[in-house]
Amino acid sequence: MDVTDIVEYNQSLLNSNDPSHSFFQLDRNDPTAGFDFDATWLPPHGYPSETQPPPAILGRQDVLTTRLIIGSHFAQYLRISLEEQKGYTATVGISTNKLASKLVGNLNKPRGQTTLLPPYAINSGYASSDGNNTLESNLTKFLDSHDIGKIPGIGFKMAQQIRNHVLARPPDFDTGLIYGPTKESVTVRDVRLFPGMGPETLEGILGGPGAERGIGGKVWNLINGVDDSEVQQMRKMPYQISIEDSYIRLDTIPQVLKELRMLATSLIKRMHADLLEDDEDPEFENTKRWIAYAKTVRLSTRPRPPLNTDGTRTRSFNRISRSGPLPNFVFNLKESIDAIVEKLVQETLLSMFRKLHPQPSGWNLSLMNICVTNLVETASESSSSRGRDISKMFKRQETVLREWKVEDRDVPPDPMPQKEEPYDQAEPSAGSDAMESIMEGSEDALCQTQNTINDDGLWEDDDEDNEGLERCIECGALLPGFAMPAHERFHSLEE
DNA sequence: CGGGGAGAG
DNA sequence: CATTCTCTCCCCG
Repeated sequence: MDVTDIVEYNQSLLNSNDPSHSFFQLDRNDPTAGFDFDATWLPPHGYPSETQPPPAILGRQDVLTTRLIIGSHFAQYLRISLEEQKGYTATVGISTNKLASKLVGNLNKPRGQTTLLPPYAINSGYASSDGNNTLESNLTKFLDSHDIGKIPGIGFKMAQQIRNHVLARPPDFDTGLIYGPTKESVTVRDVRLFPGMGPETLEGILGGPGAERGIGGKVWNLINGVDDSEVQQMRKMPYQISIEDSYIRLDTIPQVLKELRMLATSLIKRMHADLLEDDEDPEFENTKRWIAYAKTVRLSTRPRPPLNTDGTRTRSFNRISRSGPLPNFVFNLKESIDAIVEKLVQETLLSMFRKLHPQPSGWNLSLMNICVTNLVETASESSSSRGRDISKMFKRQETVLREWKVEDRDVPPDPMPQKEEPYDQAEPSAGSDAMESIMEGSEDALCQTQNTINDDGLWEDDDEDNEGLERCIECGALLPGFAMPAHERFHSLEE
């Protein structure tokens, strides 16, 4: 077996119409799992370009497949690095846009990854050279199997509206489509193929005052696998920080005052935890400084809907709110939290509450929320602090959570807690047949070469723009770290 | 910008 | 497993 054979094998596997091959899962125990020794010849971020044509061997794979293979290796590298260096497990989906990647990332949980294989042809698929054999888009097949409400961006309300439209009348009217007389789960396929369905129809269903502009076209794109939304850089500061609590019964001013004090206390502590930083100034020791101030405070309540005349309950999730400037004394570090809270409640929150509920009684709240927003960062070191402060965020979250957790089992000195969800039932709606990973294997570690080669890990706290490239000892090629194992496999195979 | 609806985790 | 809590994005006036 030589390189060509393996490429042929991969090629047939990747292009197979067999649904069980529609997805693949990288398995570090499977020596062929890489598929792709050759993919390592591509530039680090890139795809074959005019200036840097890929080696001939790559011509056997279409560009899309190559990109997906690279993505799979990168994902594998990230997951293993994350687990080895930080102890967190992760599940990854690899595809060509956020929508498809997110959905395919629901498979092989936990601690796995899945790549949605081509063909991705969106409209009509394409005819292969040996006849009019049309390959159906694997992306469409995958999407079609989902319940309409499972599509990210289609939430409870829109899903319900779409379902109402599709189920309104039986689809046997003028088309010969015989589906179950009354089916309860409306899939993406049901919607996509519904008579007259299209962006305009969806706009009619979902549009209206308050609806997102162009929502019909957007949803139509989504159910056709089209998603041009960009991956956003993580922000260092959130837009708002809020604390809320829900209540069975909250209908008197004294109760409200008490709860406002509780919430405000939590919020001030949150602000201290999240917005306060150890001052780096060596002159003064143990001083803190605000890395951001909030300009606005908002009080929201959710009134319990009174009660219908016939005694039925009208479920309402609606919140009402009032906002205003956040007084500066909340940032005074000399003052005690209790004193700050009391002033805030009396001077600010109470009057907001009276705007929301002018009557001294007659209301009953199921929720109250206090939020500080309009965060402005103080003149910071403007460090190149990109989004990559995940570990700090986790730590901060832990300490905050610990403070407010009533029952808090002792945390062992174990450096990293495992936060993976313990269960994930196989989605019944998600076309489980096609979802089987094609590779099984024991869970021993096989290729752990990254560490020896790559001394400075991805998450070294102080890595500052290392090129991230490594040189192959064998041939001297410069490669991104994640590609090195596959590249070594290439050398071992080329004889 | 303030108030609110919808949605993601 | 469902509910609660936190946060984001968007529309409208």
